[in-house]
Amino acid sequence: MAIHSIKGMRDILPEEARLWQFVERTAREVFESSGYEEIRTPILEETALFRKSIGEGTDIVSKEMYTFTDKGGRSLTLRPEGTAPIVRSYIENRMAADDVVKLYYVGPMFRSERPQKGRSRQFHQIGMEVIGSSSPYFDAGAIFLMTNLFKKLALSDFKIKICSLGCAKDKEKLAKELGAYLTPEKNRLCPDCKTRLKKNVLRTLDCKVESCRSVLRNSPKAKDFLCGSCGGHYKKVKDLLAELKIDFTEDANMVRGLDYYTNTVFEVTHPGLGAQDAIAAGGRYDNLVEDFGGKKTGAFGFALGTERLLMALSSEKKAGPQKKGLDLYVATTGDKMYTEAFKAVIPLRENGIFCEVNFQGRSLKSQMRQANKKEARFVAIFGDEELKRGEVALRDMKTSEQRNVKLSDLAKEVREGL
RNA sequence: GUGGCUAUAGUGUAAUGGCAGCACAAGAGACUGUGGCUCUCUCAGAGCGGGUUCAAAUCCCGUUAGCCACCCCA
Repeated sequence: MAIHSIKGMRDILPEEARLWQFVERTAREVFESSGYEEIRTPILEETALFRKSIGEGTDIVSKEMYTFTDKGGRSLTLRPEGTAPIVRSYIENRMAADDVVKLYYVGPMFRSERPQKGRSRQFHQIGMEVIGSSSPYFDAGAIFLMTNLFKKLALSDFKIKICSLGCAKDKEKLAKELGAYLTPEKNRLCPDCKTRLKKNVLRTLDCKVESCRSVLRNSPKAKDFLCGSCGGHYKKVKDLLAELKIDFTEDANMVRGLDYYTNTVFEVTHPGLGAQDAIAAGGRYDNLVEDFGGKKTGAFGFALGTERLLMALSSEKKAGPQKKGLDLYVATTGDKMYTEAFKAVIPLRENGIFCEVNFQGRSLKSQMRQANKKEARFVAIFGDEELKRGEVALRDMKTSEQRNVKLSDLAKEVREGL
């Protein structure tokens, strides 16, 4: 019985991992240059953390979480997103209560959905959270940071949509009015929207079914219910984005699938993906810290889907990082010199020379072929004759020139040749 | 969770229900100690379980996985 990786989870093999490293390295550089620091939280959390933050009525909580009971009878869940664990950690570790805390994270998330293009059960996110302020400068600043990362990655064809949901009171008012508007029209709504009407009215706003869209054309929208300060906040964010020359469109029907969002929400899509075309999304969550027992403080964050970002990048056909060729391939002509070769590469590697040794007893021809395939710049041949004189043959694979060098000078010779 | 499509060497692909081929990759060799080109040889395959049939890669059922869409979302 063969064992396979499980449904919706896959291996990232070396060739692809190089691209992942490139994207993650670039993200770290961009975040750290703006004063963000990495945080690593556990992959398992108490189930209640997600139930309370994401929301009981959401799909993520109601049907997509990997939840199980451990040996101590506790209900644990594999994290489906990154924000809630960070808020938990922020409170638990009493991070800088009177200052703004800027964090970023990189890692796997888990949702038990039916896999399709751009959606797997273990997927990866790169995200940031800035906790401790409700200033619109952080909304715009975070979005700028994201576009800056896209620029560094040479990603260009993305679209940013933004909207504001308002504060908790505004959201409540909107939900009430929207419910009142839709109830008489109930029979014209799709079955999903009928359920949403009871469970989570706001979600009817982004329904794709044509009949629902026409019903909703003149429905109450989030922007109609923004209170004075929320309206001002939203306007300031838009002004700042314009100031930063970031292209965006307003989408009055955008709502997000996580209950904790307030005020600014945004989503970034890319045409190179399939139906799951959001490569990044996020927004403000000014109540979450307080809801978990911290002091009342504003916060903003977003996450990028690493797989989707990679798909977007490859759809734009940008050349990725190339595999680095070997500096030196050490060929051996018999097991007598394995130990000699084994020891010889130690100082080379300490000198930063990227090298490999053959211990497989292949013919010299086969080893040369392999050296060529590995794009080795030099080959050092450890042969009986040469070793007797304390030398090895050093071949330059580019020029095909070959000469004997002292074994003790090998590192120096290779360094000079590179 | 619902629906549609798919499943053949490591990869990509052929074959009216009748001998499973091809290309690339991998390994060995064509100079007794030397790479790229070329040539020769070798290795290696029907996801799994049933059924129909003289005969199944091929038809049918189930299952598993993948893909795509719905839904949802990063």
